[in-house]
Amino acid sequence: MSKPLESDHGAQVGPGPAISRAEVQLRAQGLRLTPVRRRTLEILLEASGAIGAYDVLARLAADGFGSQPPVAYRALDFLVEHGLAHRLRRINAFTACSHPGETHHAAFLICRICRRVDELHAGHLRQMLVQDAHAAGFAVERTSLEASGLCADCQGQDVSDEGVE
Amino acid sequence: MSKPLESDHGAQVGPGPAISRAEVQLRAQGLRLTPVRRRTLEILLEASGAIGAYDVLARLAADGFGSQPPVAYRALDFLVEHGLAHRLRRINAFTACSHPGETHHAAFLICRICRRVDELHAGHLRQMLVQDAHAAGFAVERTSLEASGLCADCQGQDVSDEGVE
DNA sequence: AATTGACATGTAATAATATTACCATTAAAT
DNA sequence: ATTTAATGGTAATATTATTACATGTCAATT
Ligand SMILES: [Zn+2]
Ligand SMILES: [Zn+2]
Ligand SMILES: [Zn+2]
Ligand SMILES: [Zn+2]
Repeated sequence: MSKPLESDHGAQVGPGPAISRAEVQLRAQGLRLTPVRRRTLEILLEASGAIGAYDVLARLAADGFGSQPPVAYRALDFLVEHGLAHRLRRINAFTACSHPGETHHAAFLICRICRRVDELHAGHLRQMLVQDAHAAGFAVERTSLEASGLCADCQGQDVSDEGVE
Repeated sequence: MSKPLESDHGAQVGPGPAISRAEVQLRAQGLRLTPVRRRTLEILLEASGAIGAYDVLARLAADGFGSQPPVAYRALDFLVEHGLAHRLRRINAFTACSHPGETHHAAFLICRICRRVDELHAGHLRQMLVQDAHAAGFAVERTSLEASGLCADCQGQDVSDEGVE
């Protein structure tokens, strides 16, 4: 209902390059990076790691956007749908895409301590899976290729993985 | 109409071979296939496809076991932990392992229509991912390799995949 | 300018999935 | 028999996600 005021989240210097590029890319497809969507993308980009839909929602609400789950899920789904973000099923969270614009299939390395995500190009992995599936008579539509473990920074913290999946 | 000596979940004829093997395997590891766990495994084996924890729970409760979520989650976690079942993160569901006993890394082909699951051996896929991760300084602990799409039976039913992930 | 229609946003309510905490019971070990 | 660890039960709560419906925005057409 309310029109969000000038965002103070480092906005004085204008939108980051990632945001600008996203806008250009979307306009070229006849799509719009509306305020909620733009702010949602900013939130993902500002985050140090993957974040959950409800974390995104809380930030959106704090910025004057709607406070009900569909507000966040719609924006997140839009970004995922159009290649600007990814959904991580292992941890029910979202992260900004590292290679927006490029058509790509990715695999994700998710640190279980800091939740930072590294996005690998995984066209070859996916292709193998698609072919194995095809040999089994299965027509692949979507894939999830995700690993959890420890990022370089978090290794050597001797944190047990007992009970972690 | 009914075969009087055969019970509804096949109990009169003794446990299925999968159950017997599971029991042997667990005992060899000093673990127990308790009644809830056994019934949970049976439920997964009887299911035609992946099923959710709450579906499992409802069946357990109907058989006289506890009716609260931890009853199902504990049994499912135990089975997953010991290689008798798998958790499918794309659809928040569980399925009996097709290759119990064998140490293996699998990829899963999940039909979005009938929810049947095909389990592929994916040691090579996983190894590639682990190596790519290692090259990026990431130490993999767990992986999820899942695809959704259409199984052989469900192809040709011209069911749109719009809005499906 | 008014009408239309597609898209976008907002809310309330509810559904679906999962965990924590605590206690009782049972099986194993001493 | 006593102790201990593992298991199972329940209540309460947390977390994640969807449905349904009303309102608002905007650009194309009349
Ligand atoms: Zn990406
Ligand atoms: Zn880390
Ligand atoms: Zn398996
Ligand atoms: Zn199918």
